[in-house]
Amino acid sequence: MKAARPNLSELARHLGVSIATASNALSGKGRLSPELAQRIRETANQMGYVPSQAGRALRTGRSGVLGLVLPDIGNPLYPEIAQEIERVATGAGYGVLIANSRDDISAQDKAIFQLVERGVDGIVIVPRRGTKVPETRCPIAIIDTPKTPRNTVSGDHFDGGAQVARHLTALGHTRILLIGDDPSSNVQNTRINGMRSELSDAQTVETIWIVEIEAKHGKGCALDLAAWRARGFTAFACVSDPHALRALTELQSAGIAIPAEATVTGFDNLQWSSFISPPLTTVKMNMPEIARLAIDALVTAIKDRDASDDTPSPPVTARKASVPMELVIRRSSGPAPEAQP
Amino acid sequence: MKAARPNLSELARHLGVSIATASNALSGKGRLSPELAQRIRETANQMGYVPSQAGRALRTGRSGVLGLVLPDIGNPLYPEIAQEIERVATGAGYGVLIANSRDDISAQDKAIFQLVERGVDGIVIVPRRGTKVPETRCPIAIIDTPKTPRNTVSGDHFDGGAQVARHLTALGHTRILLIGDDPSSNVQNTRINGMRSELSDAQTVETIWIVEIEAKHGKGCALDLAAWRARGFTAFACVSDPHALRALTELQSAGIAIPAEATVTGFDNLQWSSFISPPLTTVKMNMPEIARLAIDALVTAIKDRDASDDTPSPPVTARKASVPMELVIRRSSGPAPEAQP
DNA sequence: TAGATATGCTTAAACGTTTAAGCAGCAGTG
DNA sequence: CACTGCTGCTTAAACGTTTAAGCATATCTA
Repeated sequence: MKAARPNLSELARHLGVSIATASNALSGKGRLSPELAQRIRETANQMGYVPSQAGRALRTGRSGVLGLVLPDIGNPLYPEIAQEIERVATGAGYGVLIANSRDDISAQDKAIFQLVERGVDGIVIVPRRGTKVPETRCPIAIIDTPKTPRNTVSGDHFDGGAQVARHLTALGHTRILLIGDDPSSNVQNTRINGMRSELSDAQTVETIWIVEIEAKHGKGCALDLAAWRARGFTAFACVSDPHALRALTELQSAGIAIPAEATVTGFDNLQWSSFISPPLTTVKMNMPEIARLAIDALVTAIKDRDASDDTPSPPVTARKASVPMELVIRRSSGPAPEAQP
Repeated sequence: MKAARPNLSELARHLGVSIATASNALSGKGRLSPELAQRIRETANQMGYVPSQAGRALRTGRSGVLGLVLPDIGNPLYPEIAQEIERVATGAGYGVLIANSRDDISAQDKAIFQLVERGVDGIVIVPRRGTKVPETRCPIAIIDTPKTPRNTVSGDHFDGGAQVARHLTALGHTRILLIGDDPSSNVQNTRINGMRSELSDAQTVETIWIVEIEAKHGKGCALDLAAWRARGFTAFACVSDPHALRALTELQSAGIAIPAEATVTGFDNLQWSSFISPPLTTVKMNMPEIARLAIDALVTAIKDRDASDDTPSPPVTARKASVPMELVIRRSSGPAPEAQP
């Protein structure tokens, strides 16, 4: 018994037409009578014909697959990107091959090379902080920050920071602690700069970087936020939700009430941020839009590349390089307390 | 200027040998002299020869790609699975194509079909709760719970629960609240059952399901844990870290000190669980091992399938169906308080 | 020394698709 | 009626790889 999937020639033989005619009917390309085309499509369906990607890829030189390189899939920041990229790519008829650069600086280049080797038509990459993305003949869309060289599209991290700062200012906070993780991250720096840009000289603003503190006191150490609170700092603006979570629980554990005695804000609107107590004020990226722009740009670049066959693919540019972010105000932020304790 | 990647025939012509010889040299299969083989490999390297996956796939019928179907990539539980699957698959020479079943019950089947259509050699699936995985000619490895039909490998959720229960008992807790999200989840039920199995009749044990509470009071509503605490419940054992986080912050917000006045435990050891205050006591899955067993089993099934060409692929079974979990004791769990407040 | 066997390579076919080119038949044109 | 052009289909080549089969030449065996 042969129940194996039929191929084009079996389908054609079954119908008594040539292979080319069958192919044309299914792709709607050549010249043939509407009736025959219709009949071919119907029997194709009925016979359960599924075109072989391998055959098609070999002939057309296109695999219909995009690569996605993420610095660290385990990091809660990236799954949402992956999710949206997958959604949009699937909608555009592409599959998504994932690769992990494992936060290893050389692994990123290796991951890209492996994807190219697998024959992907294009690559979306969220670069590891502070690395150069190699030039290839394969189009690469980069999602980082507007200032990153060859960046394709990204959230407007700067304006996101500005929105947080305005929110804190409106709440009357005058002594504000900015909490970042790693100063070598483009994204984090842009967010911090955005916040600073909207804070006036009348306000006191300090920045701490978690990696620096952990370098001294070990991973997962306390950030000593209660001491900052004692010095009159009432707002703790973090560069990402996990850090906000760390700050929030540390303050709560120290008996400091949120938001009555201190305000905490984050970035990225991670799934759990609305379920904790108090729910976290944060900034939400428009991921669906970012993914759409990135994939659109990439697909366009792939189509264009056929025409000119020059070796290095030019930078992939989107119709819009920067997508607005949205401040989501929840209960972890509140008016600055009147008196310092 | 043609800098396009050379193919086998160009490489062969350059060396003055036949295509078959070049192929044999690179794959190490046919009969040929070691010297020539060496020379071919060297010039291949030097010319930057990269074999075409499309050509190879067409000839061998194998794409070298596995599919990975996850219920919801945005859910913090799955990235770690994805990460490990990707790592192990890459090590075994496979690429990983991701698909999202979007927690949509029909999308899962569609995702599987699309992957098969793309020509994947096998599929790893973490099934959406309570769904049947369709039978295909393409081998499918399932990661869920030991009792799930056709399950390939999974963590020993039952024993994980048992470990939590023993830990709580050892700490002297007598009134324990089990917090689950959705009773239709195999994984969550097994964890709950595991916990109950090690709690004696002398202890008071209740279970609440978040979806049921939210159905009444809306998404993100309070779980009223302070009231449970007032009724003398001192331990809150959650079925996953995000729920533990929700419980922990809710209790802290209500002014209940962790772990002095209440103990909270989770499952899954998510990245942030060690950075919050207090760090979360949780149960860690051995994901690297689970991924290894799943991919091993899948790859074996793929190799075996060639021999017998019967239509539905038999269930993929691993050498070990269940992988032990490890209790990670941190500071969110402590001795039961002496007196009830 | 004849025959068998092993060695080192080549020839050629096959995988399933797309697509340029070709070829009848037929309608319209001058 | 000869010529052109369109329509509807077929023929055949090509994409790049793997691999079975073939074929000399060299080595061993009796």
